Amino acid sequence: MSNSTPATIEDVARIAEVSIATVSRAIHTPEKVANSTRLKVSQAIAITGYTTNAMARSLRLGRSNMILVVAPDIGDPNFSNILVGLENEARAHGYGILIGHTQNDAQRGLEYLKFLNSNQAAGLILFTGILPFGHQTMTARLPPSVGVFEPVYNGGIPYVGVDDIAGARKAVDLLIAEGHRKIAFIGDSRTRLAYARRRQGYDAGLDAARVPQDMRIVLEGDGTIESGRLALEQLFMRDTLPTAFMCVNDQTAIGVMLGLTARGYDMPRDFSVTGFDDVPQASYMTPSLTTVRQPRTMIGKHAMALLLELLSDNQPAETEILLVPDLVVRNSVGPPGFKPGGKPAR
Amino acid sequence: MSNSTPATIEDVARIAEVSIATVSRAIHTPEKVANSTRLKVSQAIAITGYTTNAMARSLRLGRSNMILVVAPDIGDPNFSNILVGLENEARAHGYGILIGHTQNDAQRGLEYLKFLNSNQAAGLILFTGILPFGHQTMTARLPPSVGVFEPVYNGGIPYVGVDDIAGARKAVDLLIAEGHRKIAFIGDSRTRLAYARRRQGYDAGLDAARVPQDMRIVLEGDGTIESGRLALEQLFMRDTLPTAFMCVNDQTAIGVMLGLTARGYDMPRDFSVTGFDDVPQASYMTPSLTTVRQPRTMIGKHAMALLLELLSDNQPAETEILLVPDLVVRNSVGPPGFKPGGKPAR
DNA sequence: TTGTATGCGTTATCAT
DNA sequence: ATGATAACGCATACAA
Repeated sequence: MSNSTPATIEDVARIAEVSIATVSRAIHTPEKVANSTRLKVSQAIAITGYTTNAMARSLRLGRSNMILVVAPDIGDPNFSNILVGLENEARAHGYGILIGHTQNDAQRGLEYLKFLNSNQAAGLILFTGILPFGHQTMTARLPPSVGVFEPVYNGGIPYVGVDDIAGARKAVDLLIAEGHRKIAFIGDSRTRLAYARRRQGYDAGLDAARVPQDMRIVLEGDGTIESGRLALEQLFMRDTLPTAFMCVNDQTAIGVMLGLTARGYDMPRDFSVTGFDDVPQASYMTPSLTTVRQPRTMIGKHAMALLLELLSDNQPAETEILLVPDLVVRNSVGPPGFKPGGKPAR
Repeated sequence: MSNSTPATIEDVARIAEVSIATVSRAIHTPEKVANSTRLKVSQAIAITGYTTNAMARSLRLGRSNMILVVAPDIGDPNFSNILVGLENEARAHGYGILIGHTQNDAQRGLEYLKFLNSNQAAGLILFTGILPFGHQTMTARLPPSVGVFEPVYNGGIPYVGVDDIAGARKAVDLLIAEGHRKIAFIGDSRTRLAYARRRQGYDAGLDAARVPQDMRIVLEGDGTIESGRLALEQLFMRDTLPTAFMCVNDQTAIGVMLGLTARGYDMPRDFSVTGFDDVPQASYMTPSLTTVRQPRTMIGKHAMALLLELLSDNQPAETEILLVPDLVVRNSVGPPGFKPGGKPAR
């Protein structure tokens, strides 16, 4: 039955001996069609192997069944699992997903605007904290959109992320419970909102345990492995060593661990370390890293669900969905054991 | 100038005071239009902010500017960088990419057929070694397609991958050069063609060095971490220990390393290990893993380029592009040092 | 409940 | 070199 050219609605109509309008109705509003004809139509569809031409449909309807997903870097392992959640949810509702990455280049972002302007995408998922293309002038023309991880710079766009404060709190609480009092915080609280919130969780945890803050062990970093290593060196140079390092993300934590290992210390015997994100490497470190897990697939699922909701009715639904992340306890945390002035492990 | 409804070709025509046919020509075949009118048109386009409606265009042309990319698992870190190459190349040629993942479920794969049937995708990139949807009956209806990593099961579809034999050969050669003669091969040579080829590289390397094969140290595995660990245990139980482990992929190598570490051995002092793929974790292992790197971005780039070529002219271009992978030398390989019956490192 | 007819925005054919 | 117009496949307002 495989003809060269795909069957159209007319082919179906001819075989079912009805008009194309009836076929269309039988598909989209079956309740408006008599049982008998509905049957004839579905048989004709089966015979022809008919699939509605999405292009024609989108043209007629004025909107497509594609969602554009724009991320700074689709090669980022943090990204891919979100994509899984996004894709599953979209597909379940008949939507396809179109991807693009800006590589943090505004110009690149602009190119994707074309997909939007040319009606190829009905909605937009934004990964960056900022609008990748231009500024407010743009916002008016934007289709229904939702942000992932962080609120979108210009505001007005709902987003889905994790409760960074609660997540960070779980990490501090663990360290406190293990007996730590001198807990360093390594992270940048200026660039990303998420990082600032993790810092808030740290502060709250210390407060709750009535541990006074020691600004000498709160260091800036930019979320890279290198910055973690650097912060560690500063601490050693100043001779203001904590017993535990709470890091703003896993990359930073990895940097700290690498530095500690290089200096001959053993974790968690001499120092404890926690991260945030649970990137794939976290479980492969020695020792494996105790960290806060981003529920990536779930974030993707919720973000897409929210967008689809926006797409169906124009009700401004919830404007912010915060998932509570779990603490993944591995082997990088233990009771404080290091004695300042003592000897490295090996 | 941001009207509520996007400008159409008619708006442009009106402002430029020409017919819509001329506008279309000015855009697609400018040489057929007088200089003066071409100018008027481009000004009108600038004024209106016109972008051609991709839906209408695709409908008229009978094909879209989307490429469908189907992978077994888009969450796989091995996948994401290929995606980068695919996307860059596609975008540079005005194509967008549509993604789907089958999770190794044929049923899921079938759903993506709809994108093809409904003319939403002009071409197809296949990641699995097999056609995700059904069998030969399907092939006829498939759009121009290219496979990634491995030839597609039913054949007839060009593909882009790496020269696994040459890559594996580089790994054995290194081990041989370091002085190893008892080199185990851990991997499955039945399921994936790539694995079988890596085995061929192993065989060839041994032959070239006139090292007789010892089937007692050639073990099956399925490419998972667990299977690497398992193979190691078998070797220990049988007391047929090699001095080096050449693994069919990084996952297997990681399993072997984990097992070795658990038993208290030190690499590369007691044993050497090599992998294949260069997954992100490889560099974070202790010791970091010496492995063969898949040029992922390049693979993606070439695959897309091949597909676009197929799309433009119907010439059956090269049917197979094999990139030569590099050996990434890290710290898991050294000269053989382990003395059977000797004591573990620590 | 069903059919007829129109238009969505393009591109291509055929005149001029 | 340019313009008028048909056709791509579909959904829907309106008629019956």
